[in-house]
Amino acid sequence: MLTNRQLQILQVIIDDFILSAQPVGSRQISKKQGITFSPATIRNEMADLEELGFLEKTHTSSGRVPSEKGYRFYVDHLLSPQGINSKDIQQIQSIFNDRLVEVEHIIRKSANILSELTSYTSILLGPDVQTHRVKRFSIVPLSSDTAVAIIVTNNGHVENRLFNLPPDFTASDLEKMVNILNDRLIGVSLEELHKSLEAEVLAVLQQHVRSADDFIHALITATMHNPESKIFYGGKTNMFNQPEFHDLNKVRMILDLMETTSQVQSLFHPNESGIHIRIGSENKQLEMENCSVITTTYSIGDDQQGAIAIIGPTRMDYKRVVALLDVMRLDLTQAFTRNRSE
Amino acid sequence: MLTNRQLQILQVIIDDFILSAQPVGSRQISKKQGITFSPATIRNEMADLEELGFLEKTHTSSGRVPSEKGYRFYVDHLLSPQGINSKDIQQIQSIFNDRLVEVEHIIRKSANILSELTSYTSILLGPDVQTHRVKRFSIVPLSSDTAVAIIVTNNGHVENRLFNLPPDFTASDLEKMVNILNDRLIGVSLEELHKSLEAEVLAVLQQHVRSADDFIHALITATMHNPESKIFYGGKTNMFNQPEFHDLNKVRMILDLMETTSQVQSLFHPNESGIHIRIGSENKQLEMENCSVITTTYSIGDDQQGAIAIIGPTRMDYKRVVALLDVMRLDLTQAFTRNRSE
DNA sequence: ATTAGCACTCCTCTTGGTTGAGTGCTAACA
DNA sequence: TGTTAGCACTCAACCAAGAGGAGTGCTAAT
Repeated sequence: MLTNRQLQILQVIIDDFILSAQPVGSRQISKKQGITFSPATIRNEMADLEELGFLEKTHTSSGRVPSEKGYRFYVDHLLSPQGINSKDIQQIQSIFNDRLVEVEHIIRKSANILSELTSYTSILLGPDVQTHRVKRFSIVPLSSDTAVAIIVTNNGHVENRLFNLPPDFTASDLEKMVNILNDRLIGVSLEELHKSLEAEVLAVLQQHVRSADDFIHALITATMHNPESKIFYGGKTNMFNQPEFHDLNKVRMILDLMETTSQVQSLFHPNESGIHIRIGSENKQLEMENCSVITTTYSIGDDQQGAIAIIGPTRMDYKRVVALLDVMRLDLTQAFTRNRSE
Repeated sequence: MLTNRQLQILQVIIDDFILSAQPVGSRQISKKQGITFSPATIRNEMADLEELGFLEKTHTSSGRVPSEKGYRFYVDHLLSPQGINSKDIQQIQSIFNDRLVEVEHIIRKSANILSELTSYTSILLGPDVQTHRVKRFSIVPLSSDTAVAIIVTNNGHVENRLFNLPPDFTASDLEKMVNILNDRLIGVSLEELHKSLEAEVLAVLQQHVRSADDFIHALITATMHNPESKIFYGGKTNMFNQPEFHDLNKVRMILDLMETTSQVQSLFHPNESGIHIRIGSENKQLEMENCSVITTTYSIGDDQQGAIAIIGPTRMDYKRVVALLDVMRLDLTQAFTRNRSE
């Protein structure tokens, strides 16, 4: 168990290092207010903290730097919840000033403001479209052999897919078809749509419409790929500011990772509320061993979720980012549920 | 006027520098095949070429490096059209292998392959949606006070906007409305849509539907922002490979520029066919003073255009990129017109 | 238990010297 | 007169050595 003095020193070191990015020495610590003991004492304590794995040295005679374990301890036990600046709150509120209705605009703006306020990179996951339910299904023929299928969901999201019409497919066939599809598919969630088409609708259609087979199969392949949540970025190049990313290769790897949808998806913890922090190698991706990721979720309505991630160096300002994310999450959730009930 | 020997030397220097990124010295040149004269002669010629502004030195006793003027001369007069590798052609063809119908997929894939083949960054502009014409206009109410307007264009593109319904707006009102809108708007291009709504449709509607005023104004604000062409990127981090971009700040500025839609748009030369090359400071953007941009356009159908840009260092492999773009442009144009006529 | 003192470590910055590729100029040559 | 060999000179790049400074660990005094 750590003594109070050790806790205090650990806290000061991490706080200082987060600001300066420089190894922290005993003399420096002793000058901090609240510190009443001498550099020598601090050196002894630091040696202990190092032995316990909370601190590291960059070389024999350097000051100390927090280890991953140190950061972990810091965020778990030393992170006093902190209010944020009224200026910051104001800026966050500004997202909702112009009474935008479109979810996408709000999220895009949020991504930018978050990256601006944190000076790290933000990634926002749009609402999970998969759980939306079909509100209306329609088909617009473009030419004799192609048509576009349009699905409007209960949340106003619109999906559309191009597909081929079977030859000799008449307008009245199409009308019948669309009626049946609407009858059967309204209320079905997008993730079940594919299944539902295959299982239920196919049989019914075959009874009523000629060449329904071809048609429905074209439709099935068109709806095969479920829509993924949109991803919004803010401050992609912010990490260039961090001294730990002055290495081109690191930056490159992280930027590349951020372009890969699947990798980005795996940064998030779906279905877990609250704020999550992953430090350095706690991330699954090797490229992220020098990064920390702080994630949380926000809600749209009762069941839909979106997610927020902030990516920065392990030497991240956890306190501030956690506070900002907390405000952001609540504000977004509130804004989206307000819109919806109006 | 340059002598033949000067032309030859200039060509060798630029060709060599494009490959090596190292200043080229007289001894090095003298060893190239086709060169029959001594280093001393070459030195004299180089001094002349420098005086004429085609070459530069990085320091007093360094080899020569092409100046912007040198590159300009090179692309204007020294660029012998060159066929490309059959392997490359094969790879380009592979874009069209799986008979994708969706324009977006093809373009996305093209962006990736172009960046792979060139090892520079590619930007593809999707077809100009503005010129699409309305094929069907529909409105799906989501709740008592919101609805989503959906516009399908003759090319299968789908635009949708959320907007507010006036209070006490009935289903039959809506139906009337949609009928009138379809009557009046079909065939109107998206860029004229806004104008058309204000000028023509408003008056007609007011005669037939209650509270058409509120409705149409909501619709007008919703359609205010014209859809921009989508932008697709390939190999965003490829420039990290180029030795001239080992400077974080340069890379950052260019990456930031590429995130700014308006800046990206201004890279292109709309309505000009052929291949355009802008070298270094010929670009309007200050951030691009070390870059060259090669652009061209492709067609979808008769009137629609998309555009391609390759961004690399001024020391770009112009010959290869021009050849690749030429093939790409033709293949894309061909693929899109084939699809369309089927 | 705390702290002052001191020897020691190692990074960082500077200095000076060496190497090598390349140039410009001059004089000799075909 | 155009071409080339020779030579002195320049400058980036690399390396080694030394000074300075921040910081540590240990020991002994408080």
